[in-house]
Amino acid sequence: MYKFEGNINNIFIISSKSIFFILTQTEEGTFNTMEYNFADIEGRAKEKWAKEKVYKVSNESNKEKFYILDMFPYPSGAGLHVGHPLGYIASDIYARYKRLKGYNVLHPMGFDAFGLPAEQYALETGQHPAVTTEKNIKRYREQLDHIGFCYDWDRQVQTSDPKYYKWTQWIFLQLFNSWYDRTENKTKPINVLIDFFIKEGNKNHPCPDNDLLLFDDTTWANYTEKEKRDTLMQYRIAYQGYAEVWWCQNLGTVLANDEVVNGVSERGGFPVEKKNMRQWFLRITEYAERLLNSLDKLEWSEAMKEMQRNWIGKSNGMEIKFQIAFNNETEFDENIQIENLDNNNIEKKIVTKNTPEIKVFTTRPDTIMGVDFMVLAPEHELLAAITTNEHKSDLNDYIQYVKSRSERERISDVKQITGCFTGNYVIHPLTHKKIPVWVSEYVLAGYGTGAIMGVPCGDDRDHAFAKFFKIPITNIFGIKYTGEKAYSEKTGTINNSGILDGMSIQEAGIAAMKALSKVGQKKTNYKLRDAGFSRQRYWGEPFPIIYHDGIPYGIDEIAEIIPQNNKSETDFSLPVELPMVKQYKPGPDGQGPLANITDWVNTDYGTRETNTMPGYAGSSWYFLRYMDPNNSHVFADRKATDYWQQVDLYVGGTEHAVGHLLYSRMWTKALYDLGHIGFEEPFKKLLNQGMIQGKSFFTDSFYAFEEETNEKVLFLISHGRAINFEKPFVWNDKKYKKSPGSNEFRLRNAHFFVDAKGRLTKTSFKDLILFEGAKESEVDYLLNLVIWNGKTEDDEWYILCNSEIEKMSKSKHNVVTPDDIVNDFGADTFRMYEMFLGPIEMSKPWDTKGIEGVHRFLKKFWRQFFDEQKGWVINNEAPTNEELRVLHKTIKKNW
RNA sequence: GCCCCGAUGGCGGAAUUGGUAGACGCGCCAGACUCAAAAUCUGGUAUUCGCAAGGAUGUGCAGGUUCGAUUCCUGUUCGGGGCACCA
Repeated sequence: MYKFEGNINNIFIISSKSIFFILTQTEEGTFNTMEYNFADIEGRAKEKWAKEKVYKVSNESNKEKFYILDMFPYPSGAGLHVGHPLGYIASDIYARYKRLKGYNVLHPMGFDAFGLPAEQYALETGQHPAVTTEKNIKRYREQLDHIGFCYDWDRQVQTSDPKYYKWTQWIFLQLFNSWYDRTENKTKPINVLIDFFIKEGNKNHPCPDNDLLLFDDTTWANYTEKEKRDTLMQYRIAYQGYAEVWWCQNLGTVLANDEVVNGVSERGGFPVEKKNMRQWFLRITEYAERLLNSLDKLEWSEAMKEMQRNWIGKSNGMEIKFQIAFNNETEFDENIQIENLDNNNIEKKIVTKNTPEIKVFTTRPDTIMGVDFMVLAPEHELLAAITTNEHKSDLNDYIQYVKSRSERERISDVKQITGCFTGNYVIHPLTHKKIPVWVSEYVLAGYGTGAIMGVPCGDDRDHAFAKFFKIPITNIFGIKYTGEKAYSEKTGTINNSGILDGMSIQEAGIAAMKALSKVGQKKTNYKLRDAGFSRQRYWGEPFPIIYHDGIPYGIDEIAEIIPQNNKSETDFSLPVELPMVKQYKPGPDGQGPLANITDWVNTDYGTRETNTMPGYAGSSWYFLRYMDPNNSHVFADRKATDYWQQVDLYVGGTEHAVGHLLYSRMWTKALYDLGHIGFEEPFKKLLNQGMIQGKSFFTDSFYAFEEETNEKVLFLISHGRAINFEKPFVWNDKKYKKSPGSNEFRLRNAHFFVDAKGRLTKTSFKDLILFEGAKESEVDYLLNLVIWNGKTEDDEWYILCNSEIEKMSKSKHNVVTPDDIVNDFGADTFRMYEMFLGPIEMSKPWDTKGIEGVHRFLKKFWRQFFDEQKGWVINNEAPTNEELRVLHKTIKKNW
């Protein structure tokens, strides 16, 4: 028994790369062993932290603030694996470092608790998502506590908690009640816009949804309530529009992209198709320029900024109108109704002779004389109207085909060229030649105008299209274009182009814009699309929206328009709580499960919106809630947000590069514009940790038939050796004949059992199949189906495995959890090993075997202070000059 | 397909500004201690030729810039992440 009288509180090991914190933060105490007893040390520390709330953070402090945040996890049923804590450990070390440097450090943790997997699990097992989510969070919390983080758990947020999503809904209403003033580049309350409409109509504030919409003050005054609200809807930041979703008839539900695999539903393998549905959107496109420009101010990696830039996808070009060339008058039906991919929901538009033109967007007006055809997106609104009768049935077949294709497939299958001729033509604005109009899946409705001018000699995709459909190609690049491959570089001169002849590409661009000024205009286009904000699901935030006379109102407005004398029994205040249900089956017509709960849907003053919000709703603003997590009057007190400001360091994976990070940035800007917070970028500095990958093991396997019984048996064999069994063979006194071919066989969880040389011995194989749930009685039978490769030094049979590095995930059965590591080696060893694996930003495979070295290091380190013979060897004497010299040399060397 | 990132011994990686490639750790080999084992300590360990001294080769591949390239440039291959409803 040794008495510890030292007063060391924090021991740091400082190296040039990382700072490791040793949990040894302890008061006077005794250690009952001279060995490095991590369980004892860490146990005491954690007890003390919890008891004394050591890491409680106050918003009242004279210290300088520092906000360090991890991307909060989705609490999945699989629990944390060793990959998750990598970033958490790094940020934890930095948080402790900053705290010791004298900062008031906000370092919270919470849970992104709404999501599809919980609902999916509920569908399969009948367990309510709230129950499983609670269970998972408890487990995550235990796991996190094991690792010894310095979070202030009193600030934990959970997106599925009504106290939290009350404010998610409140922010949604702010966005619903706002519009974007382009003249000032600012989000403003919708009332400001209404005032403009009353005074002058919309002449100074063109409609973002429809640039043709124009009305004056009198027209506005004469609009019905519905017309007014419909018009305002086209301006709101949170608005309703139409979008396509994957629809699965057999399951009667809408599927996420994730749930559609190889063109069929993941569950059940049923056919799926695109369906157009009324949806909520966030008008993020209005913020495109600001989102792009303020990237420059952020301390993010260039790669990450580049990804956001590409996602926003700004391109300068020109929008050009092409007249439709009707073959004869009868082919243009004055009253034809537009039929699109889905005609149920689309507002019917009438095409008349007053709108007989098609707009295209191009970044290369210099190539205008090389236009040989035009391609429309299959969703293009004029498509049905311009297609000649002769081509109608081909077109319908083609559109049917496109419905089954994902957007990804449509743009990435460059080898497979598909399309359909409409039979119609447009007139080239300069040459007045007839240009054939085609339709093809590679043109997307959501980008530009949903139509392109095909310039085969200058664009690879157009070139392939022209070659495939044998459309004659005009060469405007002279010898630069060989006839084999499009010339897409931006150097050289333009030929064969009339007035543009002999000009450089740049000069021709300017000249062409001038020549086309009557039929076109300069235009900046963004690839960024408005963000779909509806999900036909149960486990998400309900919308605080009520339909009254078919018009959507925010529940804050409903409360106002209810006549005073008409006392409503419905509670029209926030939050709109997610009702408890027993069933998670989809509602009718692709609606979410909420549509089935008629009691909830029908209120005294209209029906509720039955969609729920998407996963990113809660995560778009959670960093604000940590600042003032228990406030029931406001999402976070202005004093708190003014004190903590931006997140100084945000740590998380690159997989969120565009989704979450972009949406958060937009919400922050909107809240800033509306005066709710004092800063307009959420995350000042961003650190992307790499992924820790898992190692999966495989053997070969093949089927063979026993000669007498014709019984089909699966054999496992060392990797690459199946080929040796092409001839009939004898195994355990029975004759077998191998069926042709062999397959890779995934050995689930074999990473726990395979030796360093990739061998799985008979003993460890037995352990593996028992671990995987085999019964003792089956073991011998199963072991008999393994064709051993040879014997180890210890005279044991083994089979040779092949390994692959892949994502660590439950579905791949290669997960290593931190719990086992922490139990065996302690949190300090685990933390240090994770930091020791390599650069934080890089992906690297997990290998439990390497952990021994780090553990030995900590043991050695412990012995520096605790001698076997003398016991505790530190004291409070002043260091000698020699000792100081060594200390400072070491610091200098390592820092 | 497009965008971003990466590739160095048996393994994770180091070399941060273009200047001795392989720090540190794992694994492996040998030795010390021990009746023995564990733990601990010491030494060796890129490949290849050589008894040795020593030589040659070597940072995915092919080129280029440079007195000099793991580092900069071009092309290419492979792996990872994202591509708008997984989170």
